[in-house]
Amino acid sequence: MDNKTISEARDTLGALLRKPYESLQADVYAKLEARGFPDVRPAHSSVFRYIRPQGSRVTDLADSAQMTKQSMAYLAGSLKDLGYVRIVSDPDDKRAKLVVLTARGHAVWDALIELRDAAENACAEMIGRKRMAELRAILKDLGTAIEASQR
Amino acid sequence: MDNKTISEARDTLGALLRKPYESLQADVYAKLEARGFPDVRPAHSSVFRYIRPQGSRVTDLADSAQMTKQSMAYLAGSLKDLGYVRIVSDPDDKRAKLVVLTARGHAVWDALIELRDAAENACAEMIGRKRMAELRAILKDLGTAIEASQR
DNA sequence: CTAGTTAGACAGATAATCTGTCTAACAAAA
DNA sequence: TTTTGTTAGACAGATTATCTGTCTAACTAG
Repeated sequence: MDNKTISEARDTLGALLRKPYESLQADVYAKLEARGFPDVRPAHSSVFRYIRPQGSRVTDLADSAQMTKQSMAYLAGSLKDLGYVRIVSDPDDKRAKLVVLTARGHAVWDALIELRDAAENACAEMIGRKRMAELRAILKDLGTAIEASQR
Repeated sequence: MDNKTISEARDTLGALLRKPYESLQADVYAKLEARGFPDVRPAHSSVFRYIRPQGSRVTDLADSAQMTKQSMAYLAGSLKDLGYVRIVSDPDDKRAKLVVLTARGHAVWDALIELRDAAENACAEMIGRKRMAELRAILKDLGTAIEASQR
């Protein structure tokens, strides 16, 4: 057989992690589109993932999402243009802006949670609740260990 | 506590999958840079991951990587400019081009395998070989189940 | 031999990131 | 209180990585 590629017919850990992740994301965003939010894109998840109910500063969101404030400002700005957030001045610090979900933004937030839970449950059904619990436990361990090794 | 975010203090499956994946990737590409290949970027992995020793057509690479042939042509072209591949006419089909690794490209290919294996082994050390085997087994199951559910 | 399909090129657009510089506002220290 | 340093974000500009659409040359099948 002359079909050798970098994976050498073996499942790499990277591929094993990436495939379900991408499926999960594709599923959630396809269904979000079907629910009437076609303009919310995966990149926006950095905002929805970390935004707090009272609103969050661009800088804080950028820190959470591990990206530059310029990049986060771009994402927040695009969500503002699409009507999912308002950007208001922070009363506690006149330099700062708060990114705050609009009603439509809240609807997306709720939908994202619901769709994520549904997708995760579907996965759990597929492989069994017990194995899913085991998977989560190992992944959590691995994440913690990697984090520790980086410090 | 007023710290509620979309994750509601819970580890989402997406985050659990994403974090180790990104760490693995960052580690491999940082070390690749340290080895003298600073211009090979994660996006190029679509090429290195699927390219065959005899070379591969742009279209085939695009299919494997699940992207458009235009996008793959862009990546192949950028690797050509950087000296990691040559793009030669396919003798079997005058329309087609073969993307073929140069010596330098082969060096990257080898390094990627070595670094990937090292990174995976490091992970296995962290959580234990047995748990890593279990992780792989469950992820493989999950991947298969998701694939099946999509067809 | 003609009709349809495929491979890739070319043109153009957009999304999602980055770096660098600048100003206003805040915070801390003298 | 005034200066000095830091922080928040804005603005400008660049790059990377993707997309769609159209076109031509070459292959393939009827």
